[in-house]
Amino acid sequence: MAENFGAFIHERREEKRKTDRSFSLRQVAKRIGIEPSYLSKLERGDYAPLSEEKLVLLAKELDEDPDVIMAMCGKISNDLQKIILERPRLFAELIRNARTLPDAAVIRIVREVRDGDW
Amino acid sequence: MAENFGAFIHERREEKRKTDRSFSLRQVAKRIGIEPSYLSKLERGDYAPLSEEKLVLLAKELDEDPDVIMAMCGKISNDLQKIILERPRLFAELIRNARTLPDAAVIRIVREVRDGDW
DNA sequence: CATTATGTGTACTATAAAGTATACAGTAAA
DNA sequence: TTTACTGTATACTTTATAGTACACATAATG
Repeated sequence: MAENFGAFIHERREEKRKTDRSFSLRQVAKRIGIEPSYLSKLERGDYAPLSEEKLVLLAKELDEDPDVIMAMCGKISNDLQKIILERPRLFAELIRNARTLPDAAVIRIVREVRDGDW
Repeated sequence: MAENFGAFIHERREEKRKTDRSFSLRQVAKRIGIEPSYLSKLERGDYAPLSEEKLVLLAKELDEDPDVIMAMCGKISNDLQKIILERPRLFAELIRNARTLPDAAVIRIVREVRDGDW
């Protein structure tokens, strides 16, 4: 878990709360299915691991990208893992080679892959 | 851990043993730094988790690709994880889009990325 | 004013990960 | 033939993961 994760989700929740009273810590905790004390711990940056399932629910509550929220906790979603694990050599090479590419270049590749010019 | 992992490393070890007497279970276990009983467990397919560090050493012993060996155990190497976690949105998209591409197409991308036509 | 809701501190729990230690029986080598 | 080496079965350990349960003090609301 990144040390800024707690502060981040706290801030996002408070922000949403300004327009929606139901974004109290307790109510959000209830909706994502964890104890309020645990969410409190998370928000205050006490280390507390959260499962992929809960992290995705939390991301949805806060209108954030689940992959980014999970990355803040050092996690890669299971569906991505499965894709890589099916063809480990291929994807290992792809990822390692793309490491140093600037964002723009990766985006270009993504676009071309998606548009199927292959 | 894939259920065929144990059988696979057992077979590879026995194969190497044909030409090199030092590939007994005990000696290999000693070289990679685990108890023989633990390697025995692994080879017989008893579920037993092995750390990335040991898996890499094992792969080297058996002249196999560490990424493939790790994939058989459902693991993705830490260096790959770090690359993804630094730019989660970007790599999530890249990987999900590459999911359905045939090997040949991915290889082509890898090559073009490596050769820096970007 | 009573009660309901809010965040938090403390203690506890169950399961998985990643192993070690030891004793044992069978095989190979000196 | 004793010594050394082989694989294996059983029991134990430590640390991390993913939380729950409950009591408490404070703030807001009927």
